[in-house]
Amino acid sequence: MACTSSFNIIKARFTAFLEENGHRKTPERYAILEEIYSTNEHLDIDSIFVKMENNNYRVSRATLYNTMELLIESRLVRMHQFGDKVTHYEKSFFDGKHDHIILTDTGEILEFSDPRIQEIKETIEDVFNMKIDDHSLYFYATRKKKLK
Amino acid sequence: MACTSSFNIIKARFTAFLEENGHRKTPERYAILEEIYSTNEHLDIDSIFVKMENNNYRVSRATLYNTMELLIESRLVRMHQFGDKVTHYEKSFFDGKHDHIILTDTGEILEFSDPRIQEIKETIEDVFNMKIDDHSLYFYATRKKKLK
DNA sequence: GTTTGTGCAAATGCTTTGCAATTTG
DNA sequence: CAAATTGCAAAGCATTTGCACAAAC
Repeated sequence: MACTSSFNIIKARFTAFLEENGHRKTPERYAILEEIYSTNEHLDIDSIFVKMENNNYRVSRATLYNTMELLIESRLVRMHQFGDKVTHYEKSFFDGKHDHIILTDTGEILEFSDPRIQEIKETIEDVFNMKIDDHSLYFYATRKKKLK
Repeated sequence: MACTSSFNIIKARFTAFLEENGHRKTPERYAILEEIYSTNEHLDIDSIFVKMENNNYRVSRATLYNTMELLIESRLVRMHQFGDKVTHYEKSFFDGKHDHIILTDTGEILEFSDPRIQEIKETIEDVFNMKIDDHSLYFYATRKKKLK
């Protein structure tokens, strides 16, 4: 990994989560966590499977799915449905909270962050008297053509 | 239908869309459109299938999926992935644009509308030089307990 | 009459599940 | 050593596809 020391913080968080919830600390779980944190991409299960295989780490798809559940519960990973049928996963620390723009013609995915979302969230919490744990915002867009 | 005259506007829009794009005006397509506009719920393919069957209208699931594509393209219907695996559809006229709050403990879905989303959208369009055609925003929340 | 759409049934592909073997605590 | 986890293969299930028949234009 590029930045080993900061990954240790993540590992420690995961360990804490596993212990608090009575889950076992298996090597597979840490290997999967590490794989997801080694990239900024939005990976699907199959990409993770292949990447790990290329690193000579065999893990079953079943374990991948199971571990994803834990990673999401522990908030170390976020889950996305960009429109194709597969589920994508991305690390959710060191990246700040961000949302996504999906370019509908090319399939490209851009990221952005806007503080007004937080404001909307607070308004909703007040008006509806609820606690918002998470949100997802996607914009579907196309690039404007440059004028000649 | 409760409000026949306003549904005629929708039907006319759909007709225009079909004609402009060289698609045929089949009774199945109008029947499906009508079914979706007869409720405020977020329906999945199977619910639509069953509801139509109860109305003694037989239509195949294949046709439902095909027609959904047209309805979404014509912007008469919007599509949602609330987190369970099925796709949900809802009419997109007479309801105004709105977004959704998903209560993660009960599965309930609430609707809201906030003008700041429009503002964020305009900022993004400027900053990234793109045209945003659509968005989807979901908040994942739980109700606050009442204090005794 | 051509071409497009429909319905059926089979195929697809992501995800889940059951279970024996293994590993963790 | 008891209980949780893994891996494998089979099962599930929403959606898609291929093709013969029917309907629109």
